[in-house]
Amino acid sequence: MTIKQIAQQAGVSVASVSNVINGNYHKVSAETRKKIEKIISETGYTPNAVARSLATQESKIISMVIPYIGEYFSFNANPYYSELIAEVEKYVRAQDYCLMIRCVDRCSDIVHMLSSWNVDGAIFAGASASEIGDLRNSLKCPSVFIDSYCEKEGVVCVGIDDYRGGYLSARHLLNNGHRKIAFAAPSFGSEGVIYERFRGFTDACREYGVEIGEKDIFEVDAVESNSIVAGNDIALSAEKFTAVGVTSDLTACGIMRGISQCGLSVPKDISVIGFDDLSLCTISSPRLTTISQDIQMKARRAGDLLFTMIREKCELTSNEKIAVKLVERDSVARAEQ
Amino acid sequence: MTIKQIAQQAGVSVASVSNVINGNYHKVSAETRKKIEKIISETGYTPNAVARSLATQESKIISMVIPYIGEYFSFNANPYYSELIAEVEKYVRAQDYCLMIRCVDRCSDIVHMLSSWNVDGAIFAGASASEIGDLRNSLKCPSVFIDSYCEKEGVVCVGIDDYRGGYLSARHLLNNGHRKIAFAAPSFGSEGVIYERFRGFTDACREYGVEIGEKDIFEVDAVESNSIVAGNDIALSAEKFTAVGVTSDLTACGIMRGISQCGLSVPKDISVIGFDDLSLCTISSPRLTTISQDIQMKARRAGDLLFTMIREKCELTSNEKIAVKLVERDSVARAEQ
DNA sequence: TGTGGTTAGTTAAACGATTTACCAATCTTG
DNA sequence: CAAGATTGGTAAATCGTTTAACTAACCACA
Repeated sequence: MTIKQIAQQAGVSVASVSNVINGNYHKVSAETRKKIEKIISETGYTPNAVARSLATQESKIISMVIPYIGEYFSFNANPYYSELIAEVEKYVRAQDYCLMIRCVDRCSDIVHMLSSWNVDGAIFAGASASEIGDLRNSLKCPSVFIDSYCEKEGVVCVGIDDYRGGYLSARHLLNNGHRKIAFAAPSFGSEGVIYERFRGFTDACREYGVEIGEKDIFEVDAVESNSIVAGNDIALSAEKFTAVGVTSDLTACGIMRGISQCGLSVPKDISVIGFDDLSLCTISSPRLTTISQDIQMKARRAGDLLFTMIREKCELTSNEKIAVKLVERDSVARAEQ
Repeated sequence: MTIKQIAQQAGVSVASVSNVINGNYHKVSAETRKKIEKIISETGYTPNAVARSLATQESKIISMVIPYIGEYFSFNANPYYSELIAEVEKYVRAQDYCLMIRCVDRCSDIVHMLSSWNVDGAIFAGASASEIGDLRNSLKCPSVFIDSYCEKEGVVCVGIDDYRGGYLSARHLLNNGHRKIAFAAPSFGSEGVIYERFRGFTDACREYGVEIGEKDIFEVDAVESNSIVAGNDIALSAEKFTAVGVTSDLTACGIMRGISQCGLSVPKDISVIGFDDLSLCTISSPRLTTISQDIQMKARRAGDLLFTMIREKCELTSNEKIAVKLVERDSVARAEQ
């Protein structure tokens, strides 16, 4: 079923049909409009999106680009990503756009696909500042970067207040009397989400006269077995930690398990605080105390900014940081004197 | 950058450029082929997918259609879906196709979008037999249905051996001496994944002379608070259950929490067995004994069948059931005498 | 030498929409 | 009533590809 056939059946030109489809009602009389609409609804005709896209150079497609590392898909390894994708999908669908999803090694892998499909906008998760720099030259469509730190003119980032999150996390442990504190995170450089959480964490510690040194930092990625090993290490460390701050809930759960394996109890012997507030926090045992981030808000702000750029055809520069908060559950206890 | 410009620069016709792009090398001499390829790589030209799709009536797009109920996205509420999506994305990308994702109320919501984008194939998750029936008339592209039970000619289903899973689940409890057994599942009719698991479960019980009656069945959806309530109900029931079989790991975790809340211990007082074998099984406490399904295999088989239909331009009828197996962890113990 | 078969290439018609430019009829208005 | 504006509509170009049909040159062979 094509627009041509509709036009034929209605005895009008394709231009008229196109006009009623696109709501250019001032160009067509009420009478012919009725006639055309009748036939459209009778036949169940829908305009072909591909042809439309070719003609308009737009597509009503938004692409979401997710990093993955080695074997592990971020959104498989870490439920944070699936919650994020779910929220983005919801937003995009509400705008009557389609969502294309793609995992990539390097963000630049995607630029051809984006222009090739006339993609109207892209949302990148977890791109580094340098990747964004490379992207800026090649990328044609409006984009927003979730969980990135980048101050460049013309780039839109949406994230959370990671520094504050790290700070609140440590302060909660300190307020509970802990002084022997470990920090567990994936490897990080001197920028980005994890680095900011680390800065906040150490700054809070310093305020209480506690220094986080190299021996207090445990490097651990999202792979579950690795986080269990980290839990073992923390439990058995000569440092006799009474608490550990972790940069993701998933890892925190693994660490709790690793600690239990060594015969110590959470939170009685060692307190654990996570980050993200995923739904698994209430499933774990003990339920995980954590820093809560509002994933839905993140997706919504990213969507708002993206669609502003698309609709107003403008460039924006933004670095939104959404507030975080402490959610107390059962994995942090007062340190024994 | 268009094919026209490439042709101009190379001093040949667009047809020749098109032929080298598409590997119709017999139609172009080695010499001009070199010339064209040189210019293509110099300019970094990529053919426009939209125009190509319009011309070929294909798109290299696969669509994945996910059900959601009310507020809850399946793949948000249940990590099973995100693992499935991750595997499908991987498969589709390996074939050099794009993946469009869409959550729907009713499967029929998607047919317009599929034809409008010339989508080459679709993967539906969790569609009911009647929905598939409706779809068959309107659907233009090859499709495979994951987790559906449908015997109709020309429909391709890929699932797991749910009956066997239910059977193994109950048998494991029975072999551990349990006789007061509860069954927790979302509401189900007389067909589909949950019903099959139920059949297997009750059949095994019957072999041991145990009847699962209405008072032994607890209806519970994926919402976490509901599963905790179910856990409470099971713990406090006058039936004095010593074990419960659950049709999803996520719900099983909530039920374990609900049981603990009532002061009972898993598995000491009540054993719990899940279904799916998601990664969260190893972070729950106790680690969840469950029926393991191979999600990667499921995605791969679905992909294989789908791409066979796409490439061979043929219709298939299939009802593959992938084997499941019991994975013993710590949430099932022997019943006390 | 005429016929037929390759080979290498071009031209132009699709694909299914949008949109600009144009036209004819009718209405306003001084 | 003539000029101009408005209304309702059409024809045709365009978007960037693929591909069928065609051509011209060359070669082989009876």
